[in-house]
Amino acid sequence: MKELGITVKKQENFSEWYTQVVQKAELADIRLGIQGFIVHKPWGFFIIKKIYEYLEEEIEKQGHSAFLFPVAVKEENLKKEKQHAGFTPNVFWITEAGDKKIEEKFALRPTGEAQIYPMYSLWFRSHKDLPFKGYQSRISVFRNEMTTRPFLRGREFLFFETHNVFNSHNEAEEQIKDDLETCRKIIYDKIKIPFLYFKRPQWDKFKGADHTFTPDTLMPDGKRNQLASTHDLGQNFSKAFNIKIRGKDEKEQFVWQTCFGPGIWRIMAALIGIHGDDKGLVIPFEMAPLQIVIIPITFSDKKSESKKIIDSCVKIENSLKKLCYRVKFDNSEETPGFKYHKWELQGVPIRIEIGPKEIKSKKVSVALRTENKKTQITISKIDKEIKKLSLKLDKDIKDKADNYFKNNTRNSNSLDELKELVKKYRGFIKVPFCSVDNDGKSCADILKIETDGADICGTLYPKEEKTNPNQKCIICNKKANHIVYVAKSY
RNA sequence: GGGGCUAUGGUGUAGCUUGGUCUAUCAUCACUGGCUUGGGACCAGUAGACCCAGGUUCAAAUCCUGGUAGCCCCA
Repeated sequence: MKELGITVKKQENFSEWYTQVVQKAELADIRLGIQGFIVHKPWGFFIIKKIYEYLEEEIEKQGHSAFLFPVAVKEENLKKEKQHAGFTPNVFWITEAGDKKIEEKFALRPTGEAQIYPMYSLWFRSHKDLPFKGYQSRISVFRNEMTTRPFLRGREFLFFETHNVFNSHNEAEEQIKDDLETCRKIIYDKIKIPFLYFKRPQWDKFKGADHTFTPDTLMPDGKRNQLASTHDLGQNFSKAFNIKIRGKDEKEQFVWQTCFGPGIWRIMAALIGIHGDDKGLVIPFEMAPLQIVIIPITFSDKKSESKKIIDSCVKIENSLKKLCYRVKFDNSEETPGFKYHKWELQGVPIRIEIGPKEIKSKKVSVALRTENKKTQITISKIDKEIKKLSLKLDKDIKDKADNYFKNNTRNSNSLDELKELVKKYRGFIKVPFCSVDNDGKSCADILKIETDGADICGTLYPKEEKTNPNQKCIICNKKANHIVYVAKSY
């Protein structure tokens, strides 16, 4: 076996497998040579654009409008954010232009609060200006000192953020539920990534928020991957940035805010890791850059037959194109076997093969990326069959992901058992716990040390699971008020 | 954040321990020609590399220091 495909099994060495898929399936090129900054190659970026498209479509349906803020953030605004929200990103500073020093240095934008909210304080005067829902898709940078990994941890991120302003906290809460719904529709229904939606414990929320909510999934190595976050910002930022409106009661009041930020990179990493297999990438049908590849099988000693094969391929390619599928007739010089491997590695959902046998029988052979077999379908029914296959593919992907997710969510009622489960399987483990307010932090710290680094992800949202009256916190043995989920994280 | 490992043509590598014969191995990709195609064909030819900056030395891909980048393990 030559070193062309993926050389390790996903189950045996996920890290190595992931690194190879990212590079060999042409998702990213890491050779730019600046730590944490990668090139998004066309194949991978097509998939990422799909994620953006889904999000934008859904968010706009909810009444959000796109805006675009520049790369530069004023130092004074960053400081304001830091003071009031305790958020201290390691930002990159621009201090020189050419050979001249810049009089007032500025930062490259990390998340948007520090540049968007000063504008919000200028934009809104009346309760009639609200609600306001804005969003932007853009790039965010900050200096991450930790080891970087493509799509998981970097210094430049593909970013998507909504920033919403309301007259009341009730409206803000409704928005948080809408954000949850957005995650369900996009991340689960479309991208087939299962997740649990958590309300983070108080000690682990975004410092500037009253509450933080996150959809978390599990990667194949059993570690938690946080896919997005929604923050109930309360009036923290409106007070910090002086965003005030005149209410119906003629009194001046601070606005209520939420923001929602799906991690495009994180979602991409989950797609690669969760759906992929030992042959390489697997992509939901609608997201695939190429959905169908047609491979001819010709023989040089059968010239007239070969011509028929090519003609048939072209004909089928055209008819599938008319049906709006992304399809390629791969008539390159390589042998068929080479092409099978190549397109499987890149995750093309459906492969059609046409050779002498197919010409004779007026059928084509079809292979689905998620199956290990070829079937024959009659050419006249190809439209219906492709439709069926695409649904089958998506179902296979979803079932596999759901299964893994379910099988890696466990229960425990004792610390010893929890430690064992974390060590043996990782994944999510439900345990009874005393408090998710700040007074529970000391127990969380102990839990982290005892389990060699697992965190409390939070309680389920919007419906929290109830505890039995006799359940005790697995750390302090006091009354358990919550069922929390424990996992190791990225 | 802690630890370990690595850097050689486009890609994957041999050489490094013990400096010299390295004018740098092998394979693959690319290009030319021929032949071939049902799960990673074959033959011939062409082209292509020692991460960067210092240092040690008569002599550095090889040893040392620093930088940069990547990978793996653990927080």
